[in-house]
Amino acid sequence: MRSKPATIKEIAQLLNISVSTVSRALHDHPSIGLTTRQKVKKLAGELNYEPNQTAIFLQQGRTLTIGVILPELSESFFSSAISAIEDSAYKRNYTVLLAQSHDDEQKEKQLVEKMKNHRVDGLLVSVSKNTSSYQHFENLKQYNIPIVFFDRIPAMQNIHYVACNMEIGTIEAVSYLLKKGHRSIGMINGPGTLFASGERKEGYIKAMIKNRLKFDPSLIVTCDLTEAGTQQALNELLASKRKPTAVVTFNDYVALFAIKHATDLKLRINQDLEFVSYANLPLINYMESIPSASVEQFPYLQGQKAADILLDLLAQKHQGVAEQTAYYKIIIESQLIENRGAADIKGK
Amino acid sequence: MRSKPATIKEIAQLLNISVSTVSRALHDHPSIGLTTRQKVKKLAGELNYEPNQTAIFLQQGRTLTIGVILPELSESFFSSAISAIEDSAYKRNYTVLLAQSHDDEQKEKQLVEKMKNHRVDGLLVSVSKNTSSYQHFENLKQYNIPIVFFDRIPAMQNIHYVACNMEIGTIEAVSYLLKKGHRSIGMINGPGTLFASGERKEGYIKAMIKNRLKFDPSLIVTCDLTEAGTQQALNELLASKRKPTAVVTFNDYVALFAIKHATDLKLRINQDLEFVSYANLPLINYMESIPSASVEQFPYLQGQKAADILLDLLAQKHQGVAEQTAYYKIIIESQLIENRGAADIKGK
DNA sequence: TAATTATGCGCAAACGTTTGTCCGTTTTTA
DNA sequence: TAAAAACGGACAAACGTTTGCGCATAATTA
Repeated sequence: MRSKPATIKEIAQLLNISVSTVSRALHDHPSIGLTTRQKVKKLAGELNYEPNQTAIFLQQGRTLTIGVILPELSESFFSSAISAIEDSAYKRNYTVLLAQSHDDEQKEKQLVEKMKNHRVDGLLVSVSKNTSSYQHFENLKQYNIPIVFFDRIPAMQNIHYVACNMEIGTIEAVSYLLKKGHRSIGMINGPGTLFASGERKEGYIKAMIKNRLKFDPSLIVTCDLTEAGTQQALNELLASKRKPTAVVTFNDYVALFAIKHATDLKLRINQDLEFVSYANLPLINYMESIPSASVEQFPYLQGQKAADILLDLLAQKHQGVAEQTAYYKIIIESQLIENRGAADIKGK
Repeated sequence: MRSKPATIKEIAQLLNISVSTVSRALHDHPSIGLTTRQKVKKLAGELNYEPNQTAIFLQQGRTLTIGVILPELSESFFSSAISAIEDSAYKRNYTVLLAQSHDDEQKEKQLVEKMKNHRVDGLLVSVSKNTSSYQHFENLKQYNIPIVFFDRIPAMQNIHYVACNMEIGTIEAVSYLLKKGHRSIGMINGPGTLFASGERKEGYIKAMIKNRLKFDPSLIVTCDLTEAGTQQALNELLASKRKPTAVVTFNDYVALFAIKHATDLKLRINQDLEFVSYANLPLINYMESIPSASVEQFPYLQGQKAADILLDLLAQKHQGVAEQTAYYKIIIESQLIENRGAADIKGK
């Protein structure tokens, strides 16, 4: 019952050979004779020897570890992403060092420090909502630690990122509703300060233009994403002159608040008032009274792409490829997905 | 634009002092004079010096890292747990190395190996469904790496674990339905092979005894947790002689399948047929047509407890406390939570 | 058979830290 | 004022690996 893991040194001592020989034997180096090699491997097996990654790092200058900093691990969107990241990392023999910022800029900074301490080879980041300065990310460049951002991208120059463009999905969403016969379509958007709100609004407008319809600004209302705010926003829409028969909501949370409120108002979901949303929540598939369609943002795919890019960068770096001057900027197009199972008027 | 992070050595060279002095200065060791200390800290700041954790590990024999191996990161239950774990670890200056087994025994074994390579100080594990041999965990004991299991506990002796007991919650669930006036309560349970199924059945029976009622075995049917299986199970219950007016389902997925099916059968949810389930899914709060109550399993709490236990063990170990012979076995009692917002007959 | 090439292995440095020990000055104490 | 204590700092070993280099001995070549 040893208390410490076996080392290469001990093996060397026990076999009366040098540590370098042991090391080489374990790596099948050609300059080591067959018999020695076998002896070493046998003993290593018996001692349950495992190479000490930490020591290897010191030698090689890399940890085979990538850091991941996300706002909220329990959010379904991010947990899908982290799952993808872990899968990608595993395939390429990397390990994931995980941390969450809770949308706190100060904590995010500390986490970046910690990742530097641990000498992660690279970093995957979805930026905190409240981060205003990006100096902590800039610093990493001097450390030669590549970062790939995803989903929440900071306003920085010369960065790698993977993001999802909501515009296309929004155009699809609005067009979908138009095709179903709706002539007045409302939108409960997020705060104007959010980049994401802009994309949705743009998409809405472009869809109208594309379908040669007039854009009525009063049909887009903003809300603060709370339940109360959502109720108010829906009330506003329903009170408007061109009372909408369909609503596009900023995200699934807003959608569910709105659906609840609409139900309270005795409106039949997707009949009197049809809903389309953006997918944040899983298992929408399991229930009725859900939006009839959702704009999918592919969190798993985003995480996967981001991880693959980072791992590619690391592989290049390790092979001594010259500092890249080009930056990956991957845009995943959002896509409208009809929610089969939703109550539906099957309009055509 | 340095390509490598600054080291203590460089600082020493630049200042024409020894590395030990630099190290001590940075740690505010009393034997270093004020002026030298200040010079060192100043230069360290300018060079953006960050201690190399990896090197420190080699010295100190610990990585300040805990490994976490879970079946599925994207499962809401586990992502809540991992969020709690990260929070606890962060508070005590630890970092989380994360991996998922996808319920694959082989992969789980490899992950344990990898964690050993990285020399994590301790391990948090929720065991894969398909794991049959626990040798890879046993081996860790020889490495003196403490493990704390949670939620899914292996059948091993002498382990630390945190689990949630479903029995109490089930008793509460059945009693709750009885109090609401139901006289025939069905249960759609999981496969008999699952430990979790046993607990639920026990709870059901104890609730009947407690309320001095006769237990009718035909009211408990098992299913394979698929949608088709659930439908069949529900049909079975509804066809039974004592057609139940309420059903306890194995988990939220089963509940949602059953609710969908019941709706198709024109049954009014929680009126003609009342549902109680076990909480796996979030945002149940956002929708109607959900079980009127859920047995909560507190994933965040489980993760938190497990992490705290592990970190306590590590702290003890670091302070040289003798090998503990006692094992933490924490049982969290499940608890029935009424789902406000669910359609309800408000029976009394 | 002598010169050359392989073969098989050991030596030692290096990666970045921490820490026990030792040593030369300065300051205090008697 | 001489001896003792306190101060400030340097030396070197250690943590576990990898790897360039050198050096015997054995095998090949001419």
